[in-house]
Amino acid sequence: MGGKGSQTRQKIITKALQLFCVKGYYNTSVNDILQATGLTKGGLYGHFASKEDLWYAVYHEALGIWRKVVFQGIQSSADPLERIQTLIENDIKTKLGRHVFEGGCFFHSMLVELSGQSEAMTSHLMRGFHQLAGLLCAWLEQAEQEGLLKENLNLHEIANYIIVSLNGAAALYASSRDRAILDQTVSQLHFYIRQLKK
Amino acid sequence: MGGKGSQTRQKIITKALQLFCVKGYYNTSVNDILQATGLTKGGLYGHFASKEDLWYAVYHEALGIWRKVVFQGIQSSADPLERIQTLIENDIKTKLGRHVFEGGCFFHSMLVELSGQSEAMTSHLMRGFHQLAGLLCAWLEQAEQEGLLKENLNLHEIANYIIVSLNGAAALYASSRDRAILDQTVSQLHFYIRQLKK
DNA sequence: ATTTATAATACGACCGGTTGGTATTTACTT
DNA sequence: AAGTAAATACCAACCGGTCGTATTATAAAT
Repeated sequence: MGGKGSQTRQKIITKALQLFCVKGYYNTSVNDILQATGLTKGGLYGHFASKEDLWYAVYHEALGIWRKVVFQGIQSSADPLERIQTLIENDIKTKLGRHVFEGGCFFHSMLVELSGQSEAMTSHLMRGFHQLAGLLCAWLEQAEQEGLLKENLNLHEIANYIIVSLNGAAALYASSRDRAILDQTVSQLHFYIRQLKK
Repeated sequence: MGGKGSQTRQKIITKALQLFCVKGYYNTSVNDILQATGLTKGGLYGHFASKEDLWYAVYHEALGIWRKVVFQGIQSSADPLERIQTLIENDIKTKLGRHVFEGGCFFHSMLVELSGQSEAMTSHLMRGFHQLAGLLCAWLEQAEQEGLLKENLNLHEIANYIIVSLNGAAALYASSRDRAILDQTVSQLHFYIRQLKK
């Protein structure tokens, strides 16, 4: 634990995450990662069996970072709809900050790039989105039970749609670099959720 | 016109469009296109100066196909909000049909893959989205002038948000291959637009 | 404290294969 | 014979990945 080895391993993951966000998975060559870390081929392949193996480690890292940001201030609010609003804002912050995923949302970029390329990696990503949809759906059900929502809403559909919107925002922000896209999405998504209320 | 040369040129474009949709731009090698068309290197490079040059031709082709599908039955409706609803449905059809863009929405896939790779191609794509946003915005303004909308809505923001949602749907559909994602997006987007009304 | 044995870590040349692209030649059509 | 279209052969650069070796850190033995 904490030896020189695991330090460089962490450095590889961090730099690879940055590069994957900015350039994508396939367009980031192993040499790019070597240049960013100052390592050499042999050094890197001592830590990871393959480029794909490295990707799974990077995914795990990205998920940890994302969770840490996205669930900030969630516990404090008892209102489930308010929790959803906060989660949306936090997720958008995730995409925005240089601090988090510079260059674009890791999950969204990977989802698009890997779809149709790697069955395994794609389903790995989809599992994450599915979990998030489940969480949103549970919160919506709670809101329904508390009598906050209109009648006959398809909660599962709403949960999916929120995720769809967040992904769309990630796509257009990554290309335009216009943060207005993110702000507008938050604003309209809040409007949308307000309309779900009784 | 219509000579053997322009026939093969068209064949290249068609096959390349299919491949770019399914595999992406970078992950489609020139050899893949050669295999799909039955040509050889020399044959292909007689028609296009470079892979990137081919991409621009494919973009033009995709735009033509998209326009043809998306503006079906638009003229017939006088209500601008109804036009928007129809456009949304049509755009979703575009993503769905094997007939149109099998494997995912060309524009969205390219937008994500090329962002951060090619400045020129990315801005080429963004120009298209910007035009679409302008059209939606004009329709919304018309609706506002007709007194159909609530007060103090940010129309530009709404137009962008619709495009954001459509792109998000494209992303998740491409990976999940679950057409429910598309149906749900149409359904929720219709709900959303209904809420804009007075 | 110094030496020695043993791993952990990093290096860099090298591999076969593929990439986008080019120059030249052949075949077909008119 | 002219002109177009496609085929062939080839290029340098780069791809992900392997492997034997050098270096370094750790800990045990003296």
